[in-house]
Amino acid sequence: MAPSKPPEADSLVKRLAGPSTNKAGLAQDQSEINRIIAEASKGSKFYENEKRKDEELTARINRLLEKRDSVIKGVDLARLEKAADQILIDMEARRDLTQIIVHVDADAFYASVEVMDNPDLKGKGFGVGGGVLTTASYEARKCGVRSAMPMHIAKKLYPELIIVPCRFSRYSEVSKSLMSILRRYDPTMNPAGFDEAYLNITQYCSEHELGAEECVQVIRDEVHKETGLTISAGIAPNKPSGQFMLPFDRKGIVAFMKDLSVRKVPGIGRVNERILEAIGVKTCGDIYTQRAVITLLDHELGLHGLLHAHLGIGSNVVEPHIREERKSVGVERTFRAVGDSSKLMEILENIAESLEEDCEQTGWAGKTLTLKYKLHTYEVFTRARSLNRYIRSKEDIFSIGSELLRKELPLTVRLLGLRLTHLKDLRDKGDRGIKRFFKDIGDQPPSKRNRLNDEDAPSGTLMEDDVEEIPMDQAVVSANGTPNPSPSREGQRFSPNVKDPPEGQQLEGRERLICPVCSTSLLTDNDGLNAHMDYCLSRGTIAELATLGSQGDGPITPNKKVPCGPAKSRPAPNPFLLSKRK
DNA sequence: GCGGATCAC
DNA sequence: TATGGTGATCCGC
Repeated sequence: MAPSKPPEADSLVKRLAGPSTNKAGLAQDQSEINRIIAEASKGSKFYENEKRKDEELTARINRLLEKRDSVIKGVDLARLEKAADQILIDMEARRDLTQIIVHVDADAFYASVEVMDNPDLKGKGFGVGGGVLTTASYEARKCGVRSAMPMHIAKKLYPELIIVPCRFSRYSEVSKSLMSILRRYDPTMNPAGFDEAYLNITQYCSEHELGAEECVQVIRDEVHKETGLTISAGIAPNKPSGQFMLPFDRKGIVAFMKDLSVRKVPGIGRVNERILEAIGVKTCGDIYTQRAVITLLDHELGLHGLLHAHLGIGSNVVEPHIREERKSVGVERTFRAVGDSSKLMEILENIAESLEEDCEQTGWAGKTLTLKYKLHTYEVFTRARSLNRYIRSKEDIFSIGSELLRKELPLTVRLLGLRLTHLKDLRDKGDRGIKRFFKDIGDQPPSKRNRLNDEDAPSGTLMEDDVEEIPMDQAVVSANGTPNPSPSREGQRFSPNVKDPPEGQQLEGRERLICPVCSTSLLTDNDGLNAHMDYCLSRGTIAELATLGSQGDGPITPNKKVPCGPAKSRPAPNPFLLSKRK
């Protein structure tokens, strides 16, 4: 027998290829590409760090397997399977197939915008970005060029690669027109980054007597006509530059999920993919086969989340981004490794200044300051300090931040960052404008989050991720929108398509009311209507603000948003998270 | 509350 | 000549 390669070799090669490789299905020979990337990376500090992380993960997986083998002894697996089957039945009973949720995603967004602005780029292999690519054109992707790939490696894969600089402000402009079109079809549309959004078109379809696919075709045509962008839409999962609808029945959905890689499930990234692979789960169909073992390792793997994935149940709640839900604001910068302490302090001071500007612009102050640093070896550390007051000035930020850094010196680092958390909304005090009338509405703290509830609350960020195929993600198929805080109980009756009201919610006092702002019909009471109007109005205000640019004393901001209808809690966004634990 | 890890975009 | 930035969540302590 020839000696076999160390077990981590393959996973390391794959890891080096970057986070988005597995999602992008264009390249013909991924393993050859991965080999080139690994070759080009070899010997660098980055490579050494990836190797270390890969080995740590291997060790973690081995510990998990040991635990599985010890805990499985004498266990009646058939019994565990039956218990899991009962949970699946309960989940099916709660599944809501009535909502038409659409996920739209612009095809190679940044690259498309660049081609529109400079037609010479059409058909050429190019990358957008600087030292690290933010995105790549389709031609470049065919050769393995990916986002988050360093330029020098991309050029090995594609020697004629053209590099065009990133122009965020331009992408932001185009994004705004895209989003405003989408909003016509669902005013509560939820943008997920510059180029992506979730829509609930149920109401639009019924009011305009349109079928789902028909409606989405209209949306796509309209976007193309008005912005020049081509977009993909999943009324379910989808393919590039097309649209795809999943059947709206249980069997069809589960059949579709069967061969879908678990990597496509939101919350399952490269690490969790490897962990699941180790217990024999590569696809959502495998989740069912391995349900007994998953039950045994529930704490580490999250049985409920995985069973939901198997059934293809995700969130069907689409809500707009809410300013109040911001949890942190931060700035970080990467630079060539620096060991000189006073130089580091200088950099930190610049970062503190940027953070002050961000706080100023967004209207936040924070009570906890976290310093982040990455050593020249790529190891990352954080150090935090909580204060008894809210800060946002450069002076305060730098004085606390430099103190945190000073305690760590001497260091040789390639990244420094500062982040404020435990925020206070500085715009939240004005007894002016609309807010005065809605002051006490929606003031309750967010309901307790429950990790077993499937829900997503993506928030806008800045970078494009150039996955080619839109993952079978969050909102694809309708799920039961009623987060049920109690873990599955026995004896749940099977009642398809019936949506239970959330527990503890009374429907008394609610009636059909028409919102005077957006004309939406709401099942709610007076307070609910007021809260809804607050939100409606504030969204308009925010939109105006955004177009006008920042205006010193920010006028009106919404209070905590309360959705219309029976109040929905907003459960944990990441139901599939696999816990670690030694 | 802190620090590490993971994930999405 | 050499691997990003912002924000969020969860776990163990």
